[in-house]
Amino acid sequence: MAKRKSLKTDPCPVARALDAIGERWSLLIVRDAFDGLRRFGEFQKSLGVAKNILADRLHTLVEEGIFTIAPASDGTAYQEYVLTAKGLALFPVVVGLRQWSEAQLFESGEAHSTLLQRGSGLPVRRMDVLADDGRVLQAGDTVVHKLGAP
Amino acid sequence: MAKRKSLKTDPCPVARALDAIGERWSLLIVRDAFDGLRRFGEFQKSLGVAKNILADRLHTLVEEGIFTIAPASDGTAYQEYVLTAKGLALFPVVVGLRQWSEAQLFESGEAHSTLLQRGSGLPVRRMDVLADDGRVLQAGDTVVHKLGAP
DNA sequence: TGTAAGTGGTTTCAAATTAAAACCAGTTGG
DNA sequence: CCAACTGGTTTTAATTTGAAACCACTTACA
Repeated sequence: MAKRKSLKTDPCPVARALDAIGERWSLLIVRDAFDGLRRFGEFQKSLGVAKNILADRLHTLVEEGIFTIAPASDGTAYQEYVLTAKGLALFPVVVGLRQWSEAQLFESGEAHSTLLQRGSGLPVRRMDVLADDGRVLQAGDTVVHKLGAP
Repeated sequence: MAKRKSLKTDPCPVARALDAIGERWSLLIVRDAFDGLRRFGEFQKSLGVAKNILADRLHTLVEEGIFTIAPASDGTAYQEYVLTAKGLALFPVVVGLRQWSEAQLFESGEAHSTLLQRGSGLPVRRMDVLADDGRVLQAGDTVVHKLGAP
């Protein structure tokens, strides 16, 4: 079982997020789920991860409410792992990682997969942090206000 | 030293990104750096991580070009770890994680830190994946096109 | 200038985690 | 009915982590 010094009560949202999904395989499983994978065997083949680790991660993700177990959609008695609303809400996180990686980790000209809008086939826009008025913010343009709701 | 089965050559940008920064401490170090931390001791105190682990992670992050080592800005002979452009580009990723966490991992009413625009003091906008025409895209509205640049 | 405290580590060693492989029970296809 | 497939669990070894002790160099200060 996976157990760590719990950041689950940490008041920093980033720490709490990483406690939930900041682990070698979790976001790769989520990425595969966004690509349509649902079955244990599909994830296992796609990731090449050991089965005990995959089983543990999937169960943890289900416990956390990121995946849910559903009966297989093909009518067999097997089950499927499906993203919940909470899991689907990770989409911008995965896309943010993808865009950072594409811009910073690939040589120009090096082949990589791209995220396109279904239908138009156009690439999606670059994600930016925006101010209330819509202007792009850099890290230095922001401050963390500790302990919200005053 | 940290060594893993290298995803560094994986054509999936998400996998490559997670190979670079998908690890228990890396993004927390980056988050602290966005909060202005620069010195080894500052990171160590903030994170409570063992010093050998912190040293290893910082060196790895420097190797990866996410941090750079600079002479201490206070005139002493010590050094500082400063985000490079590559590291600064992680800002949307960290903010994305923060927003997902705030929305999904905190009870309504539960206290947490918030990200504000410096100056106006207004919260930053929610990050979304946008189509070329500016409309918000959900995961299902997109497709991954394997192996780019045709 | 001498010395105590602070900084930024490295080393050592035990504990926890991960991974590979073997195994296994229930399901399915033929 | 039986062979193969699915979705695991168990076992065991290797790797990683973390706590603590240790250490060299720097700084502050009397």
